[in-house]
Amino acid sequence: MNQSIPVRQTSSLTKSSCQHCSLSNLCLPLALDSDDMNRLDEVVNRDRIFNRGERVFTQSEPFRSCFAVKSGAIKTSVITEAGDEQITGFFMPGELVGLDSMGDGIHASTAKALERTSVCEIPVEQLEHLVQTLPGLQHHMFHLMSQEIRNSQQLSVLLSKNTAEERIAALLLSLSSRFQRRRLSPTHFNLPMARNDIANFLGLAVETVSRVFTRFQNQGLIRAKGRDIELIELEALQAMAIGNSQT
Amino acid sequence: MNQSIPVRQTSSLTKSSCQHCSLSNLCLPLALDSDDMNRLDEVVNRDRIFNRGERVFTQSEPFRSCFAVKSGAIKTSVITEAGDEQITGFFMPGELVGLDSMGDGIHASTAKALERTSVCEIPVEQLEHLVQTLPGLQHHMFHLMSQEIRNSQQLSVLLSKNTAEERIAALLLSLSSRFQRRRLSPTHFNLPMARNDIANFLGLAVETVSRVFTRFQNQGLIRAKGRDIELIELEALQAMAIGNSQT
DNA sequence: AACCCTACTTGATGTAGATCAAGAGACACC
DNA sequence: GGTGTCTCTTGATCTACATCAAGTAGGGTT
Repeated sequence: MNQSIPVRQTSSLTKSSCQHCSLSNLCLPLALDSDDMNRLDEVVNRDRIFNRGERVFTQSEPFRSCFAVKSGAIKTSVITEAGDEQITGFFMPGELVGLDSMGDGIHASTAKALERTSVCEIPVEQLEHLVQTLPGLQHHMFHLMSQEIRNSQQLSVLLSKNTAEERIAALLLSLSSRFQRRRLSPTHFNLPMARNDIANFLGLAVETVSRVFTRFQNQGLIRAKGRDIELIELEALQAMAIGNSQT
Repeated sequence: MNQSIPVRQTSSLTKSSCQHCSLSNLCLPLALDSDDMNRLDEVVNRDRIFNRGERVFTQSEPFRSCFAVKSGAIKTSVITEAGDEQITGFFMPGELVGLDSMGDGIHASTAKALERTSVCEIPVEQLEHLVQTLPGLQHHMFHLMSQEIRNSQQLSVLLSKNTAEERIAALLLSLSSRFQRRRLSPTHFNLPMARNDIANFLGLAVETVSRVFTRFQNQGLIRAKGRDIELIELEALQAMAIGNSQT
């Protein structure tokens, strides 16, 4: 029943490392030169695999590690006092999950794999030590955390100011640019999450999300077949995401 | 009338310092012993005063400093691509403003004084140096920044899941507990912000905010005369803020 | 193939809160 | 004291989206 985590053999020959990771230009190593990267390498638990739906960590349990997504995708959510779930973010390869609990002993959210996902686990205690001696890494951590604040602010703006169409256009474009960062097609990709997740994240009902998708399709803005999405009219979507049509 | 804030004379004898600041148990010094506090003292520009409406910093200008509120209150906001303002937070004495731009060269938001406000300016370059040598301070910075993420997540939850009444109850209670932290009355205080600001922050129309205030008043939950607020039925407000009445 | 189960879509109706419109205080400035 | 400018309140109407209610694919299991 419990998530099985295959423990990777670390043979001295094929040992994977930040140095050779294709995501090193997006991830933590971004801030480091090759010597420092080795020191990071030493503290990272590589290749932890989670299947679809499995939890990477759970809200209100002790916070011991951050996780960098290597492949797949993760959603984070919080359980409200009223007992329902609110998705707070989607995390794609190269992105760091768990920053909302840094400096705190307890996880503020739950992270679940949206599909088969591999992550690098970074124990916080060791990360904090490392940061202490690597100014570049410290700066980068601040950068990532402030970005997380800004992302969340952006979500608030979206929720309080934008229509259903604008929210969905914005999400599609956000995903698009994140695929592009990884040198994948920005116009043709697979949604890692269900309509339900999109609805929850954007503060909408599933039915509304579904309707907007078909409306976009009828308008020729996108082509959508289940989770397979093609963005046809990027500019139109961008205009829509900006919103506030009267301006 | 605006509350008058006596401007502290800084004679060489009575020089104000983190050591003697009444907010030291809420603010950055929280993490420091007395030696380290002196080092923080050296980099802080104390007693910068802003009048109501004045900007402490402005979105998209270079980011050089964080600010700790000493007295008064500050709102931060972002300008959306559509051109309208979204308030992202209110900051009370003892709270740190500007964390959403740490590790970034540019301010992500604008901060304005809501009333006559005094702040301590903390230049980031020196703060980052200091953090490098004080592990406790580093941990505390992580803590503050992650808290900022969580605050923003909380706002998202409020915006996507809660009714107008629930949002306003939650805001009143948040202010209440922040007054309490400072050993002020948690049940009788002055709102530092206008109805308009509340509406904007909570994603509502001013009219709705006004209506909810009078409804709360009629139900005997609060007494409100302009910005003067008295919370009468704390428990009822808490129940309301939790929301989701059917559960 | 027949089954189930979940994800998704489509349609009909209801409602919280926006918007429009118009006062009513509160405060500053001459 | 009057007059303009805000801020706040109250009422009437309108609308985007939720909710309720039925389907209709997919995708796995037997």
